[in-house]
Amino acid sequence: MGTAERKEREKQQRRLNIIDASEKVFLTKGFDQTTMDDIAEQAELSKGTLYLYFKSKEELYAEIIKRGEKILANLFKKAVKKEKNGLCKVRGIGKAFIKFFNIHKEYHEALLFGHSRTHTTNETSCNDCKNVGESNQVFVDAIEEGINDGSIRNNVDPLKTSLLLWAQLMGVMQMIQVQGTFLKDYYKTSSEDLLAYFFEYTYNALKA
Amino acid sequence: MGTAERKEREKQQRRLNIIDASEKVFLTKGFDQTTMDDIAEQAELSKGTLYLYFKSKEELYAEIIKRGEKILANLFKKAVKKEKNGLCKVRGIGKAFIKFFNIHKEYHEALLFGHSRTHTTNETSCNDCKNVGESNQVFVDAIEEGINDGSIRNNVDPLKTSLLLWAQLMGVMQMIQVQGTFLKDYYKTSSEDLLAYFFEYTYNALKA
DNA sequence: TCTTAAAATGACTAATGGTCAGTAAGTAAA
DNA sequence: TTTACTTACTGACCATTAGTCATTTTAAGA
Repeated sequence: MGTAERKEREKQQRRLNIIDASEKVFLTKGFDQTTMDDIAEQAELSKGTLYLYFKSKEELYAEIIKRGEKILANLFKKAVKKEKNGLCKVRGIGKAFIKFFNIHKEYHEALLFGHSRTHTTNETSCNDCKNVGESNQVFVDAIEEGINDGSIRNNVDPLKTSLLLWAQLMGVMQMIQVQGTFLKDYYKTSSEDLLAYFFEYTYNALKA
Repeated sequence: MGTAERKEREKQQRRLNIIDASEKVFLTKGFDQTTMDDIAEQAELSKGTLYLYFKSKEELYAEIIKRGEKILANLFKKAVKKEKNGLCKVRGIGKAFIKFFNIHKEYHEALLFGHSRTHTTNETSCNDCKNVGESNQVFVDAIEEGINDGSIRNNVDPLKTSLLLWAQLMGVMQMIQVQGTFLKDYYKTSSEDLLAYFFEYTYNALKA
């Protein structure tokens, strides 16, 4: 009979409900300021129940990061469709990245500092990074296309370049996030200036 | 009489002792795993006393970050002296950065994630960043020298480039730190490969 | 020796991540 | 319907730890 299957479905649904609830709280209050009691209240469950579905606060947070990465991967896929050649696609991915953080400001912390909070180790990290892997593939494809269509210089390594650009973009976003107003006050450089300069710099570094 | 002065000196000395003690603990156990009781024990003082000298755990940690930045700034100054032209000096700074993290592994967390932990705000951040400002000046000088001696292309903005390279290097180090073995397993790219590629990429992007 | 101010203490509080013995709800067989 | 059993859930409780504050210790100066 289908009882077991229904039970399984309900279990998965509850799991999703908990993730939804935690997302709401994490993205408004941030990781540190969110308590498991907050999440339990939001999910209309007791705290104990949360621990039947997730091993720890970190594991729950990792789900939120995964969601963000998923959204990002989809934005990337959409972004590359609009562009005419490989180099423009790479720039399009960068723009999509910025746009993502402008629209989903709440994800800033989750994606920039998330992995340092959840300190994923070994086995788990592999799963957690599937979505990053997905985004990365879009990146790699764009670079390869650029090399083939002649818009990107032919002596770049697509994989390493994609990893490098990803890391660099994260670094720049993080500097902006952490030092935001300080940049402006001390170096007279706005976040927008720095980002624009990053795009120009990268465009020059990659173009054929 | 000199009693007041001596007291003041002793107070400063105690302050330093506390920072020394916290450094020892923070750099071995990391921020999260370090308790104020650990630090108190290491400093041979009671926990209450720590709070006479520092407002919070974060404030104490900020001192450790400052030290790291100071060390780094000095390494940078030493590194540029050895190099013949501006472009080489920039590369020398990068190498010094890597060397720093290889020798002082413990500082990894402090400098890469420090500011996200201490979330310094407004007034305080200005002071905290003095040392970063110092390192950054070495960077800016090297770039300007490179433009003048013809080793770096003359259409880069020295200040923005220094900020950009700093952010990018942080991003790359962070990726290596967080994804370390994952990079190797999933992308077949070692940390050393990625760093070497970063240096090559940057060298090409800056050279005249 | 006595007075007094500064320095240091450590028991205490509050917050919070995580646990577990107990309860309720649901299911199936008698 | 009753009984036996399983699963899901609960919330009081525990352990840890950042931060506080009334009390005690120290030592300088009279």
